[in-house]
Amino acid sequence: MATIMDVAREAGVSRSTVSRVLNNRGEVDAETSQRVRAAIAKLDYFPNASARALAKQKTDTIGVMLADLSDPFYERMIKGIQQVADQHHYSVAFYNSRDDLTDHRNIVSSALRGNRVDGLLIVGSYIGDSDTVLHLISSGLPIALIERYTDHPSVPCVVCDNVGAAKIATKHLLNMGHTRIGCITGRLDFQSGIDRLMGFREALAEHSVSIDEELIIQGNFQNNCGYRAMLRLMEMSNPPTAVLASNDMMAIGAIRAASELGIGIPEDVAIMGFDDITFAAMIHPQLTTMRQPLFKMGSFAAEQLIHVINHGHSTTRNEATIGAKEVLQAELVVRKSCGSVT
Amino acid sequence: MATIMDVAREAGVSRSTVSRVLNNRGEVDAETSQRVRAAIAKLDYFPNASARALAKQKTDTIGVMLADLSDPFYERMIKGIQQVADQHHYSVAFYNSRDDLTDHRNIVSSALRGNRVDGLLIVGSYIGDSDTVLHLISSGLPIALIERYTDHPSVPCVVCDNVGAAKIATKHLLNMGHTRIGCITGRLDFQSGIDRLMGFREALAEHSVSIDEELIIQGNFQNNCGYRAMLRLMEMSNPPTAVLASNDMMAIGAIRAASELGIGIPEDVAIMGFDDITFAAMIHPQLTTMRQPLFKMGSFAAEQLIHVINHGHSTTRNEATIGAKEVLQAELVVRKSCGSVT
DNA sequence: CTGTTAGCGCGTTCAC
DNA sequence: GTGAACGCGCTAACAG
Repeated sequence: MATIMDVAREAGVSRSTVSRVLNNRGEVDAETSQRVRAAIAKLDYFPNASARALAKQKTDTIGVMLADLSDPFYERMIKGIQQVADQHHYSVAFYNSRDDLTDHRNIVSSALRGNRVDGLLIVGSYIGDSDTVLHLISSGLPIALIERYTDHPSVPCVVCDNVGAAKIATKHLLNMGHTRIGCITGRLDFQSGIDRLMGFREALAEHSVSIDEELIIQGNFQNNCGYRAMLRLMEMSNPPTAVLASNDMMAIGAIRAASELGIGIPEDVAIMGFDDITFAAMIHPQLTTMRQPLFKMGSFAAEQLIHVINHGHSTTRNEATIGAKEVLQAELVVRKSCGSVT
Repeated sequence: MATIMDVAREAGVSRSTVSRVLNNRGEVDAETSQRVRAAIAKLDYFPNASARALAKQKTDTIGVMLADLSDPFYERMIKGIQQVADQHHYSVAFYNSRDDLTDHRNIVSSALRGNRVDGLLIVGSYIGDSDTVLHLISSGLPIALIERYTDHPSVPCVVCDNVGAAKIATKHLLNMGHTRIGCITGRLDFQSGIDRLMGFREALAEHSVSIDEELIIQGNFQNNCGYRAMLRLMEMSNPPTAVLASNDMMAIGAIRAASELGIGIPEDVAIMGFDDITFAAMIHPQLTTMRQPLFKMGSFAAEQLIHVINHGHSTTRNEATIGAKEVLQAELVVRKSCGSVT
């Protein structure tokens, strides 16, 4: 593997000059520059990332810590992050936290404190790890939060208005005439799980529909859980005519349950999801759901993080907006699983 | 950020000693070791990854180049890779090639030639990029191939027997009495697409079932494509009674098409998938499919790659097995979409 | 068992 | 416009 020294020798110049043309820093004679470029091409030279990182104290890499990289939920968010990273010529490194506190700490250590990344994007509203995040924030390293919030002014946060979105979803059902509405909740040690349930309750209250606690089944965001919950709901003596699942995974499980029971969707029961994962439009019936702006959430957070890395503070957190967070709105996507408004 | 020098000062020893206890290299006095550890803890010290990589000429990171990190197809494979990497204390960096040749080259440059990774796992059977891969192989850097093959003895490869698997799938249909079987192929510029179609043809031939070319529809592995293909198949005057899709994504699209048409699965038409992605078991009817050993493929390839990195050659490619590749078998998973054998 | 000395490959002052 | 010299933080001989 050729080094910068080899290139310098080949071009008959010093290392510094090669470094200059590499980073187009300072003025270099055009002819000299050409010679250097030729040498680079001839030797098939490529700068060593570690050496560069060590000298510059910068890795040009951002880390992303999330529960499970393979979860389809993250698909659009990851694409958003990657797009922005590409634009700014940053690489991105992924770390699976599995919502495990030990993993969390290890990741933070090896990634951030080991200077593997210039900053870290922390994704997820699991509330069991709050002190890890707080500790991280107080260390002063560049981080940004997605689906999570902090008051600290130098930390950009981007969240979806889960309460509001759940209200919209519920009201959509209400507006279609449903009054017995079941709810399959997410994990209630996740802020998003809590908020969506709250939105559901608020919407019902605002429409003066009394809520039957029996119709609220605690779930965990998993497909099978949605399946089982739906089974329970449907075997009730007085089953709901509509069901709001706290994410698409569970909604898809609920659809499977209803289908197996021969219950028609949406004729017999309407099912509404949340997130709009890619699969939501691929199944039958296509899922009506609240589309989270996941791409935007990812790209925005990445943009903010890179800005903090480069300038030391967030754009949205200037004097006028200290303590502000970026709250994005989800959008109702009407497909087939709840029928159509008449 | 504390450095190794700070720790040395704090503990009253030299940097080398700190380095020794850090890497437990050579014998260090127990008491000294304790002092060093105490200093490390006190200063909250963590070694700088770039510096270490530069000094050791080793990043302890492997790269994974695949078309689209977010594709659910890769879920189990990625988990397999990560598990092995974890065991060997390697990090893994992902690169999306998007099957784009330019991207390919950029990745190879910045990742491998820039010494960001110690080796690269190349995933995918897209045959348009063969020379890139060949070029890479000839460069002598440690790589391993998944879903792809080369004769070069120092390059580990792991593939699934797609031809055999497609035969098993087709025969399953045949054994259930189907003779008019439709086939939705994958992209035919992917080796996997070609092989699965071949297996389909061979199985029919072996059962002396003449094949109606009209029933073979060229697809591209995408959900919508499966949907449209199924629509075409079903509107034929003499539609097939069973359909083999070349992957689950298309099979799921086909199920959606049939469901919308009110065609019963499996009563009116059996649908078989390929891959066994997580969603295959989540939809209605649950998909009967060929389960690729994706976790195994990922873990095995990672194991091999790390071995090549550490020892300079593959375990499976010794004198006795030069030119051998690891061929894993897919497994028939019978669920609901093809009915049950009677 | 431990400290000293040399790099690893590159960016970045400084002089010239 | 260009080169020499130093340092980034760490590992790896080599002495002692």
